[in-house]
Amino acid sequence: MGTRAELRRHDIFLRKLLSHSLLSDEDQDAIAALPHSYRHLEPNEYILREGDRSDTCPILWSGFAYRQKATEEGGRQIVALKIPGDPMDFQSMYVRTTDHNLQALTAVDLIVFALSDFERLIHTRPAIARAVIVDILIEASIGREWLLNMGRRNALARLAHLLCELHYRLLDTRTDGLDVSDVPMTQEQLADLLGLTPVHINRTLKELERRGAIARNGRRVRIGNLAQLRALADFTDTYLHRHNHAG
Amino acid sequence: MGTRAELRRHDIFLRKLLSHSLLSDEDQDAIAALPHSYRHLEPNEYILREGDRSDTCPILWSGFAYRQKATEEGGRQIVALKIPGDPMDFQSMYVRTTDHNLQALTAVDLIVFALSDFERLIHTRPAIARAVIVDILIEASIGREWLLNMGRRNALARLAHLLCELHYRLLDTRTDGLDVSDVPMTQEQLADLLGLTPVHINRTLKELERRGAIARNGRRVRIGNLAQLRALADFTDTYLHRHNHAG
DNA sequence: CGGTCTCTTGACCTCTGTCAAGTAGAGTGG
DNA sequence: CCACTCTACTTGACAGAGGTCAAGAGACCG
Repeated sequence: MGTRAELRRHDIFLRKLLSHSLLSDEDQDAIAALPHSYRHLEPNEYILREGDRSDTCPILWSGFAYRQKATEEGGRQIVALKIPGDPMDFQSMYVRTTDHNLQALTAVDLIVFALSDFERLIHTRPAIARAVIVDILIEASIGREWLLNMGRRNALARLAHLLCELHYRLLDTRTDGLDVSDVPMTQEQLADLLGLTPVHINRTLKELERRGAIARNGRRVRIGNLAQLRALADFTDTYLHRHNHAG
Repeated sequence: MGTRAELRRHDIFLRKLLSHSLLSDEDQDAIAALPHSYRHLEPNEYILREGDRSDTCPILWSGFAYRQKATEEGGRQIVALKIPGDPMDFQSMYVRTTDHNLQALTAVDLIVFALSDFERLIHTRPAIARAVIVDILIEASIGREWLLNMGRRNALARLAHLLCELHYRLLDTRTDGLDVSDVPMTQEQLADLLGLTPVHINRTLKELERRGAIARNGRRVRIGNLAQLRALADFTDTYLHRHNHAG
């Protein structure tokens, strides 16, 4: 049942969906009323592996996670980054086998729905079905921007772009907006995100700091000057389709 | 009406959908019966521009097209490649503004549905709605593989990978299967596809030819040795989700 | 307080980009 | 059928961004 306590749990997921789709109170209650469980994972644990068949629909409730693929030779590439509130696997409702690995970046907590329950929800509530598709499409749009980033921007712009994206995506689900962007990634993970090497990430972070675009305190990285970072990255947020309402 | 002649027109689109989804005869007839028009475009003409709002649903009937984004500084990146049979823009049904450019690579012919007609079709025929989502998800999967390609493979493997992908995707809609893959792209377009420069594409093609993986005749490029090309590219076709039926 | 995992830094290397000039085809017009 | 032109392709010399290797310095953890 959609009790107040339940709603609180799903808050961040709802906020994510509402950032790009319109859902009635009934829709929101229906989501909150869906049976679910919780799951905690430590950093680097797998949520889903390439080739697997899943029967759950996990939502990221706290922490960061990512989609990842690797070449034969061991080159690893992070192909999507998920933040709190993000649904992690709608794909398994429609496609037989998983084509990538889904892995925890930090320690994470998941809300886990049964795939069959979520499918039933979609069939009875068209607005939710639509929100699911919009969410899928926005992830695809982010993927396209990443392709542009990897293909046509140098290390400095690439890193700056990622930090900008993170900043704006976090804004959309956090009500305590401000700036927040404490980057929780190791330099190796940043390298896997951007198709670079850890050593070069290190050099590039140093350069961003030298220019005053970011501030660092030990291992913590924070945005120092968003405007400058945006300029360095040639960043525009249209590809995030924020506030898409009534598409 | 779904006359035999109409069905013939839509054949390649249906074949594309059937390569990953199951559609009843009624579903197929419903698609063939949908009002539509045709449109011819010359190479490089725009089908849709970033920021536009579209009210049509174009299907690629002949020729090649692509999605493209550019940085401020003029760096251009092709972020998706569309071949005959591919739907080109389901996104406009769900999302307000277009986040990339859609452009003809060769001379192309399009089948054009009204967006509102296609939306109505989806609401009355769940199997078609499902096929649309599967199609969107497969494009996203291809995007992820491209990210891996750009981030973690060198020029030789990247180019080989693209050629392999093209080969298998063309197989799925052409009944006269064989090998076919006559690459219709200029070296500049290959460069924009792979995040490289035309000069380096030239060098890399030469190297692929030297190794016997491809054959060239003037400007025409053909696959010479698929097995070798696959080996060079570390290619597996799972990400294409061919024959996904009954997901 | 030893062990392990990151981060940092420097020296060196290489893949890919840049620049520039030349060649080859595909049309076009005479 | 032959210039003429355009565009694409080639090729070489050189430059530079980013990769590789290796060693040392901090952090964090039991």
